[in-house]
Amino acid sequence: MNRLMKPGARERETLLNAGLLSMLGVESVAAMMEIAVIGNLPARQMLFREGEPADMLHCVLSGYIRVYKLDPDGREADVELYGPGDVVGASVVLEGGRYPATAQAAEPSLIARFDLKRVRDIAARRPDLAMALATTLSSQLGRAFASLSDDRLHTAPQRVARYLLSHCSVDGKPSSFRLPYQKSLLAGKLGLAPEALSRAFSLLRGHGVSVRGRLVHIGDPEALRRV
Amino acid sequence: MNRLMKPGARERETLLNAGLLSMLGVESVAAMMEIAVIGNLPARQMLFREGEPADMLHCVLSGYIRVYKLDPDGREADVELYGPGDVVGASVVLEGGRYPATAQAAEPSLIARFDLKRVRDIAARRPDLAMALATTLSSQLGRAFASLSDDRLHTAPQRVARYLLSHCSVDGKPSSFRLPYQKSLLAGKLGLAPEALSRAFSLLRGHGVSVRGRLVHIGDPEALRRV
DNA sequence: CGCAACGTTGAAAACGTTCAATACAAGTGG
DNA sequence: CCACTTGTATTGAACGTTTTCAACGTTGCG
Repeated sequence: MNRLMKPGARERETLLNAGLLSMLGVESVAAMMEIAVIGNLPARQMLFREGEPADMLHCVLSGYIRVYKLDPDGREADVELYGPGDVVGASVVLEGGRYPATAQAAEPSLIARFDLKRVRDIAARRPDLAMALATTLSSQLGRAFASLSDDRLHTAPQRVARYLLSHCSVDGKPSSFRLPYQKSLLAGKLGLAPEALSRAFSLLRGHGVSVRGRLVHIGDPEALRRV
Repeated sequence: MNRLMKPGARERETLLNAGLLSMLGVESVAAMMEIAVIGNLPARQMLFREGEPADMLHCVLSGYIRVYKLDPDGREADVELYGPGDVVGASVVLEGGRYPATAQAAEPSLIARFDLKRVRDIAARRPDLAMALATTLSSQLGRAFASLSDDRLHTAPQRVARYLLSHCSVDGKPSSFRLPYQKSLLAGKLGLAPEALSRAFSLLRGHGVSVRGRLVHIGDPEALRRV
């Protein structure tokens, strides 16, 4: 961790709009703000490693945090990617457990950290915090289920198509957008080798998708849905 | 649902030893018991379907509950399998959300159901319940992460080997045990077609594993670990 | 300009799925 | 007790997909 500091006005506002704190009553927000510590992470900095005793809860203010598992022989598999406003789910470990995976900044990031023991203390007296944690975890479990089934049911081009569709406007009109992070990160999130992502993009070119750098243009969302 | 009833002595005891209720103080246990409804499910009965408004929390007393997602074209992918004592994670949905997947009894089962709205009411006054829900969800998220990374890092025989190792005694001695459910269920849980599971078992036969029906014998755990 | 990180492309191999056929087991009714 | 039926498990062969390894482009930054 590079710099540690109390949250300033900017950070307080970001935190307030973040998923977790936005569900809380004013008093619980104040209690959480009280114990928040803001940290500035350079790219590739670890937040925690799989198996370590969990002592901190993390919330992303800016940047992206990659959570992954390691093989005995060093290969990595991403299990989740958290962006601004997200609570890093793997760090919500109550009662002296251990982190179930490793978390690393995928790019320079700003995060808020909360001492887990103190979070527990607050939650034990303020049910809205405990409920907010449960709600957050519940939706993250839903996302994990979606990843799992997506992996098992769809091919690489299909997963990429679904990702693109979920990141552009809802209507059937053509649209463009910018990938929020590097392609290698996206590949990891989708459970693909970078090569497979590349090939998926080439294949989708035949279905009205054009990609240059991080810029994506979707010519025909309907066609994409049929891939 | 076949029969609905208030929990009797047998069910109360099972519930008490179950994961969720075992974390609660006596008063919260009483409050939960008060609203518990026991149901007897025939095999293949649905508990809920993906997308339905979530109104019940489910806890398995006996049998197994399979949670899966459906493709537009009818294919299924299992995302979790719950046994006695487990809270069905996909049904912990706070604040008027919808079930993220479908749940079905994999065999004749006994479950406890709790009205979600009343659970929320209790949790809003009793933090221990809210915390217990968060703890349950946190460990389920960890399991989901493990499945996801296992899928992505290991081949079918390796996943089966890991499953077998996790279900027999910890020491390095040979041991036997009975699969707790059908092989087709196990295949789904591991993200495999039944054929792939069958082939994985044949391959493991060359590494000291013998399978007859649901009976498994592990001749050399160490060899299995090296697969 | 040159280096380093990132991304793309190709070819070969490993892996898993699918479909179809067959074997096996358990439970039902004669 | 046996034949029949149904659900479950195994095996084979063909196919499709993804990984892997290696080489080649590209981009961005010092």
